[in-house]
Amino acid sequence: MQITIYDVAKKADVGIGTVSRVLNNSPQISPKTREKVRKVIRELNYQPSIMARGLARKCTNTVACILPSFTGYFYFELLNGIQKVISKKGYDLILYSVDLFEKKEEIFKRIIRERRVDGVLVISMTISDTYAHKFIQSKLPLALIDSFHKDLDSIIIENKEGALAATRHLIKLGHKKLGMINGSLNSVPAKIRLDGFKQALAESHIEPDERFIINTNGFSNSEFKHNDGFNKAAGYKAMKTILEFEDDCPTAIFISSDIQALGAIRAIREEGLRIPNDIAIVGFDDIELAEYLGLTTIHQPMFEMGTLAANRLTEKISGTNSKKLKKIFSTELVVRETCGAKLK
Amino acid sequence: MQITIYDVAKKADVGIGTVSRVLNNSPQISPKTREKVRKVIRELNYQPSIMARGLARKCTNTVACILPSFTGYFYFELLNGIQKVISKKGYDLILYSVDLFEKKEEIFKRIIRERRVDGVLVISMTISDTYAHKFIQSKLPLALIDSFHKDLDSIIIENKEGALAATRHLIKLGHKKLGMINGSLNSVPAKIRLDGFKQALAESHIEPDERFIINTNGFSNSEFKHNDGFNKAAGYKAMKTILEFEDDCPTAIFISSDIQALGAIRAIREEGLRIPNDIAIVGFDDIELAEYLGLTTIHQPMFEMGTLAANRLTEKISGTNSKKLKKIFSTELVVRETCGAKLK
DNA sequence: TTCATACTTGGAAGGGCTTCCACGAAATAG
DNA sequence: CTATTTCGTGGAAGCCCTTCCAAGTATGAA
Repeated sequence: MQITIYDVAKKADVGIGTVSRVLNNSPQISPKTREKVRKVIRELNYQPSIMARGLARKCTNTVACILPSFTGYFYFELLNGIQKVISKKGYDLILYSVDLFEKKEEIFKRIIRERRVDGVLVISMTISDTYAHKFIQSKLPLALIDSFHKDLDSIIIENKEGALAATRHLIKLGHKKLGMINGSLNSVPAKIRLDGFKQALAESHIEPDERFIINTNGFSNSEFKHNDGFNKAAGYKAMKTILEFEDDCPTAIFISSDIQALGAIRAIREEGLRIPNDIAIVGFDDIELAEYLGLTTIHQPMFEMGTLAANRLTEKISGTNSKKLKKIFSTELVVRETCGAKLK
Repeated sequence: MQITIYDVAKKADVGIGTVSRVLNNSPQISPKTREKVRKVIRELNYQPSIMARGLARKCTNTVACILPSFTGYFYFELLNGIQKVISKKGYDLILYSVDLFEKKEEIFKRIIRERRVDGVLVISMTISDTYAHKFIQSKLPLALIDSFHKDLDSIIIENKEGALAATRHLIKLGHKKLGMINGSLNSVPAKIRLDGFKQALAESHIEPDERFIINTNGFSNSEFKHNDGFNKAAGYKAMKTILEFEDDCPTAIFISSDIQALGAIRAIREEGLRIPNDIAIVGFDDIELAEYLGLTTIHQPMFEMGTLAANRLTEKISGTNSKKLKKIFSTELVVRETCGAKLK
């Protein structure tokens, strides 16, 4: 039924070992035999079974990519970079998207035990010491993107500096009453960006007003419990919450992701307020459409992060490069219209 | 090293067959034994190896998703729907993105022979009769999304009607000189949308002007050869090409995807022209940001298409449902600002 | 009590590959 | 021309499961 290595061996009149060696480009094969076997392989249209190979060789030519809730333009660009590298190097990519943060460890566990992948990319999620060491012990290469662990390859961005820059920028424009819309605090970047925001306020001796610091954990309905809150709907809802304070509203808001900013912008428009005149906004991510929205935001090189991570991971898998990586990508403030800087 | 079924069997003092049966919830196992084995499994923290299981059982609990160049917001929403269903049903998702259209068949071939997946989702790509039947022969369930083959499950959208509606809308607004920006004609939807466009012109006895019908095949540089042309850069370039005719330019352009429209809009702005006053635009897809751009476009229910396809595929895999599916999703014209209808 | 029937259970075979060991042939050295 | 090394090759064993068959045990009927 399935064409196997035995069929090839028989037809080429060689042993199965020889066929296997040809398949794997083993050097110790005479050119003549190699060509003979190759010819039969072509004739029979033979392709080795990944499963059997994986079982025998204990490797799979596959990497896993674990990311929070499979939405968000941010992950899209990242994935794009990853996929490019991965496929060029002959690996397949399995996607695991975790909706509930609690499910994360379940997936880690499964990945380690099932051994269906050779390496793992974890995006925007913390990993406990326990699991970090389980991965190390089991010799399963792992790289973190947009998250950090001291014993693992980590590719991070200067979330804190980004948030600082965004907030400082707003303060420099004269705003004294600032708010922040954030994702779920279960997300690492969300936490760090909050720190940056608060630090910038502290620098200028502005007391943070907790009423205007919204994170999606506070939203009780399940819609927001199941993801990291970095989405349009959460941004919309958060903004609505802030706008309820009416005249008491902040005049500037730092929003932890551009996609949330989209929702927030709509909420603001619905109230008949103008951006940046009534409320100034700075986002984070610099997704493709930020430019079209005139959204002032913090740029991060997502594609590059993806390619770097994927390259590093594959090197680790093949053993080409084993030293630990900690790469910090820096962010950059991109000034456009929504912050009001261009009005002056 | 790895804990196997043998370790469990030995420790639980039963045969390997029994352990296997417990794992697979075989009914013919006494409750006592079942519990005993379960306990050991938990103690040993045992997880079966996917590879070995796959080899023995010839199934993998994995589905493949093949899509053209892994860019484009369109695929993102689709993927989202697919992923939701797939993971709920306990399958993993492998992504194959084909950059060059010629590579498509290579991937088909690999998938069939490698047998690493139980089912396949093909997105926006034609499949030849040869391969369609290879899939059928090899009993590998396959569903097409945004593409059609008479012998396979197909989920399509009314591309022609959509293009017709878009073009008619522009004509109704008084435009007589129309252009179209399209993706690569290797892509099925691109071809059909072109038909729709031409048909709408014919209905109103407008002669199509081939100078203003741009598809990305015409672009010689490799950047556009390697994908379907449904991207921002291609839209930009196509628009620039049209704008070179200056006063002779069309007054309205139907753009085959919103993402291309983004690029086109920038090109138009760069020339100092206004939308819709100088050039009216209608897009296709209704991606998330279309709303924010005020882009008049053709809406298609991408998420639903994804979930339907995934559900159907998993049913096919499990044998629950074997009748052939042909589902046509209808499109809808969403009138916003870029067409100029609201000016009147 | 005895025989037939139904449950449980153990374990060999098999799935397709890699890899290691062994062996004969060819090449090199003495 | 023989002794030694190298090269090329065949095929068994092993990777970890599932599944089928055979056998053992319990149950019920006669």
